[in-house]
Amino acid sequence: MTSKRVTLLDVAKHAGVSRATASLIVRGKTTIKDSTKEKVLHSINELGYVYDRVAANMRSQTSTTIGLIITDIANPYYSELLVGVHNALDEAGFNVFLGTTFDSDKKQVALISTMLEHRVGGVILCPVSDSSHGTIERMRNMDIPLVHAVREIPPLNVDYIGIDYKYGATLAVKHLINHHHRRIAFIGGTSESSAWQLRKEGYCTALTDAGIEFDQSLVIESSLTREGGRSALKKALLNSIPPTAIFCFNDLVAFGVMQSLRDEGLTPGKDISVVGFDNVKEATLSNPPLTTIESFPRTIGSQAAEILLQRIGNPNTSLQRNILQPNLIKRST
Amino acid sequence: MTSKRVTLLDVAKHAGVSRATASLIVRGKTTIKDSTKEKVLHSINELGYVYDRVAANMRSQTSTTIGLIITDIANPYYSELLVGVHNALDEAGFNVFLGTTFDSDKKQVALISTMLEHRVGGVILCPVSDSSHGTIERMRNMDIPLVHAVREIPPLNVDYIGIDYKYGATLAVKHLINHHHRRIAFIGGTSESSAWQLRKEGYCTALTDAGIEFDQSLVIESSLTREGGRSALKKALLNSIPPTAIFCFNDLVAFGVMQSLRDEGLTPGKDISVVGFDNVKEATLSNPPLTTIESFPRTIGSQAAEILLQRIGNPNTSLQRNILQPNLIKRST
DNA sequence: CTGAAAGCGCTTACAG
DNA sequence: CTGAAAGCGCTTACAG
Repeated sequence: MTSKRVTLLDVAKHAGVSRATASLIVRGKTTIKDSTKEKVLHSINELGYVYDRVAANMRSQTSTTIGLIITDIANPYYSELLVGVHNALDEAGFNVFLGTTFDSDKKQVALISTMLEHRVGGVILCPVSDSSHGTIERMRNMDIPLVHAVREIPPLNVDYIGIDYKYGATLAVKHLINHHHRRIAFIGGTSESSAWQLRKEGYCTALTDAGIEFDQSLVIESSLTREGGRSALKKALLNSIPPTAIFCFNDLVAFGVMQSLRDEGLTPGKDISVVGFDNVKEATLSNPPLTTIESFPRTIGSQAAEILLQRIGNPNTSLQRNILQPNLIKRST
Repeated sequence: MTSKRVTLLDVAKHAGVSRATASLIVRGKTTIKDSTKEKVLHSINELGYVYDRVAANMRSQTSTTIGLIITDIANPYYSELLVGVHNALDEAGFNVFLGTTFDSDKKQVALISTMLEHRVGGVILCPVSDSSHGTIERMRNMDIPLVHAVREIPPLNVDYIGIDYKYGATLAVKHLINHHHRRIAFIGGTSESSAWQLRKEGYCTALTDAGIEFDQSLVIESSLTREGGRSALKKALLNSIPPTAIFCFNDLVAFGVMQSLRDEGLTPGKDISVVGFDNVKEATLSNPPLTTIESFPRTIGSQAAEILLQRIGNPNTSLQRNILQPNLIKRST
């Protein structure tokens, strides 16, 4: 910066009032005479004064930013979640500090530190699959408001917003069973995450209810990307009795699976049925349109933000655990 | 916060060194004896000290955050751009402060103020279509490093990274002409933005080169969303001589156009050709796969970040203007 | 390496 | 409303 920053004291001098008065005015207190208020506002314009919220927050030990830690921005599920968070925070005058872990615990640890160093007022964390317990414990010791979203981490004494993955998985698999499938693969994700375990439970429940035996060789883990879906499908087709239907961890994986099916000369929805999870916007447009489970990422984002704001406002409110019920969206696959 | 924050002075006392020494150590200066360094690091762990980067930045008049202002997070083009920015900044130890304008100038003005109030070290701005000149002027007066991305704003004395929209549009329209189309609509966007004007120029150039007369009634503006594309297509079909091909402002609009075509009982790529712009990942998966123009959002993001970091490092480097050349990606539409 | 002091730009509390 | 002072947690500069 070449020019020196204009301070509140400069403004006060220019307007001929005290610094204390100027401070009250910039913070919008109403106990000031209109005439002096106008003088000060005029000086602010004249001098091009910019309020230094950082200094103010530091002095008053408050914060107007919150940290959002997600695993992958390139996943439209998280874009939608981000939109929800963003909208809810905007209204409350909070700003978002964004971090992406790419599902690495090391990165997650580093990000949490960075957020704390930047004095965020709270954190919305979508934990990585194998979060180290130490990090979370550390955050709790810091007394910084924290809400988990999308995935849960074992010590459940923290606010959480997510959806009922088990029920969602049951819906998806029952749908396939209703279409007379008996060899149904479960593809994508890692068995370390709660979101995976719950889906697996739902998958098993649906199979059991239909009297179908569980077959471990039909469960294939993968990274949560299109690429993960592609390679996992290739493995699935090598099975001695290949599946006739695929339940995918999420839509992104399902897109990969569908691409891979086409590579193999198979038509998704005809030769092999596919069900996704999330109902990202692209699911309408895929070829053919993807049958999937609606999981409300935007709502999760906005509710996570609201829970966090509540806790920032009053750290002693009772713990919240909000589980949304998903729906089946039938399309052509 | 219930517990008082542990300060550097607490650490210094605990380790039996001076505050100045402790300060040098947390900042990783190497001029300190290893034995005392270890003592201090041990105390940091013991006390659970968290470095207050905000206080440090304030004292030293620096900043380790940069502001990123985009128009729409829900657009995968911007998600990709965000990934690029994020990656480049991460490496340099910078953090991103995110803001979304939803293409509203009012919101943009508010966001720039917020960013300045939070003392960002610089801003990457993807300007809204009709940016008010005053805001930009104000930023320049603040002497804060600024780079424009994606769209340009008239006074060109600021770093810019974008792609050659005119050339991209020419590629797209020539492609359609090569497939024997003569009635080609240009759908989406608003005529106020440079990115629109340049596409229009390219569109006109391609028409003129082929001896096709320009027809204003085939140019239909819309918001840059799927919904915008849907409604714009409906208008296009009401034309007395309807188009046989559509050049869309971006892929999102193209997806809307394709949905709308299906609603009308028409098959994209067969009854009416469609070309998009951006080559978002979903373009591979759409039904049918979308022919489009590759426009490198991730590269734009990372280069914008790098240019900004350069300028923060040395405010006097010469102005950069980086225009990438797009490619045509032929698929089935 | 230490120790005391000043200052980044603000808010807070208080006597007038 | 004013004015002077203290303090948020750090860095900086300087004498020892």
